[in-house]
Amino acid sequence: MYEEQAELFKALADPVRLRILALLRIREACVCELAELLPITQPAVSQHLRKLRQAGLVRERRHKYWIYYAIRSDLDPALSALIQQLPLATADEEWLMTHQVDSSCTVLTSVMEPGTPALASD
Amino acid sequence: MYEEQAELFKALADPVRLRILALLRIREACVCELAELLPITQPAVSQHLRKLRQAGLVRERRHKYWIYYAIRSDLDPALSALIQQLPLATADEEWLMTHQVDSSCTVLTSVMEPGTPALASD
DNA sequence: TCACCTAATAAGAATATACTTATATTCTAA
DNA sequence: TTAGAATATAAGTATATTCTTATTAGGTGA
Repeated sequence: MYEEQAELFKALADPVRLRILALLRIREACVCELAELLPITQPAVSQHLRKLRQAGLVRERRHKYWIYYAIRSDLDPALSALIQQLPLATADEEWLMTHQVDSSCTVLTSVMEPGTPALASD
Repeated sequence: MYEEQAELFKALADPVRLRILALLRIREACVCELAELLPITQPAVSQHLRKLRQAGLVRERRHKYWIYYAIRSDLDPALSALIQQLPLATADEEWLMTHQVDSSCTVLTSVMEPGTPALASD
């Protein structure tokens, strides 16, 4: 009886996914943008996005090379309110507002230097 | 930044705890009542209640032999709305409305017959 | 005080989760 | 059609979760 509801909360029960949701509140973003912003690899981002999608929290749309993820607009109002209340670091908000993915996500293909993650955890 | 929020959702990310919250919406209940209603042992119930308490979702109060747990009344409105929306089996609601713990929780001390849980899962 | 009752904790096992690297898939655009 | 880019999946490992049984802790009331 509660399995389905629990799955929804499980999707929310991870700090990385909460940060992703807070980020997507600013604007939709593609996987490579999230992989650059977050301190985890692209496959890990994909796995988180799959959980969010399976829980019905985000939708995806393809544009050119990229798949953009966004928060679904038809969420339960109480759930939507909780997501709206999530905090978001100023740096994260600014990154999304100042970046545009239109040439390439080169960060993905290059090897990250151990000591200098692009914009790791805050 | 999201660890604390994630802890809250982790507390909600389990079907047994969601059922406990739905039950406590009807009235406060002691550990032995929940242990009788749920298909798990008393220590397991205690462990779930600890998680709910650590997440700030429930409070406890002692009365005679028993410790009664209840949903906290000062929850965030959006969170409270989500809990209010949880389904609850009619049988569960009726059990809480027709039972009273005032003599003893004998079920706890006796050994449960393998095939006949008191009011196991629905 | 002390026997009794309820609830909490400890320890350990089975399962689930979240990450990594390596590889496969899917779409774009020349 | 095909090379290349972005994303998804596979496999494996480390950690976290949830249950059990056994035991301890703590409050009640004669």
